[in-house]
Amino acid sequence: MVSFDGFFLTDKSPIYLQIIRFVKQGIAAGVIGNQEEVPSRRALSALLGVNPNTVQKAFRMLEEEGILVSRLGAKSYTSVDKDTMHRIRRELTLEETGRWVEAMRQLGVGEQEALKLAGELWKKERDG
Amino acid sequence: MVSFDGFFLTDKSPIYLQIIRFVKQGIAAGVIGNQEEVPSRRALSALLGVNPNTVQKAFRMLEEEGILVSRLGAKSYTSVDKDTMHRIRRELTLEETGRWVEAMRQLGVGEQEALKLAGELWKKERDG
DNA sequence: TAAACTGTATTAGTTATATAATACAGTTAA
DNA sequence: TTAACTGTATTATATAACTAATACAGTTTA
Repeated sequence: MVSFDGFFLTDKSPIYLQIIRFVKQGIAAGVIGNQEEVPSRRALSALLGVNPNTVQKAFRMLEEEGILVSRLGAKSYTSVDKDTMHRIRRELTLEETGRWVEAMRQLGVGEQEALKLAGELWKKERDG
Repeated sequence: MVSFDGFFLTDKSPIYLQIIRFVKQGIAAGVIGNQEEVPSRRALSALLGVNPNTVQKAFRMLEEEGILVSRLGAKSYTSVDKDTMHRIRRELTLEETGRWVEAMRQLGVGEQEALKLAGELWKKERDG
């Protein structure tokens, strides 16, 4: 069963996008596997404190990407083979890193300074 | 005169936030200095292809942060001393890097792999 | 002075997101 | 079989972001 334990509504971005992102991150990290049961629309909406329609929108888009399989009346399951997992992982990693590098460049922060700061933050999260 | 040459409406985030971010990045990078003239609301809205009210919203918020000074009927100017510049630079750098590190961790990407990829992307942008 | 520029304000309308309430249809398990 | 769960759909409402049109007031400059 896919768990939404670590999910929090932090962003100001649309909730349905945050749900999609959470699932994709779970897949990329290997936390969410293949043929895993997913919470029902109603159960998840209650858990997250959002509207069922919002969950449905996210799940429908995941289904359109082939990541989720739904059947009327039945529970929904993930559908992610290894290729899909690696594709998603590469996709998100490149996207995030590209955004960060671009941001640093626009801020006039050099490579060395940026990588140094990243290393420090990494250490801080690993330890404290 | 503050230039909006490198500005593009890429994000899906609110336009007024993108404008604010662009100005702050310019200040952090040292491209936008103190007492620099800013395009009028009408001129900038025409240049960016957005509504004058959207520009006004961004400029008002910049003014509330003390970064911009407006006078009825007159042109508007930036107001950024060195401390402010360094504060903004630190603020944005930490924010962006923290977001990236957190994303990498959630994707299950280790520090070495992440820093390596970042270095590659940096090289690619520097060269190609 | 007068025209052309500034900033500022208001009112109305559109779109995307999210909520609320409800209904229908198919599956599962007691 | 039937009760409780599934997915799916619809209609109505609310809010933030954005657009559009217009107006007023102050400054700058020819």
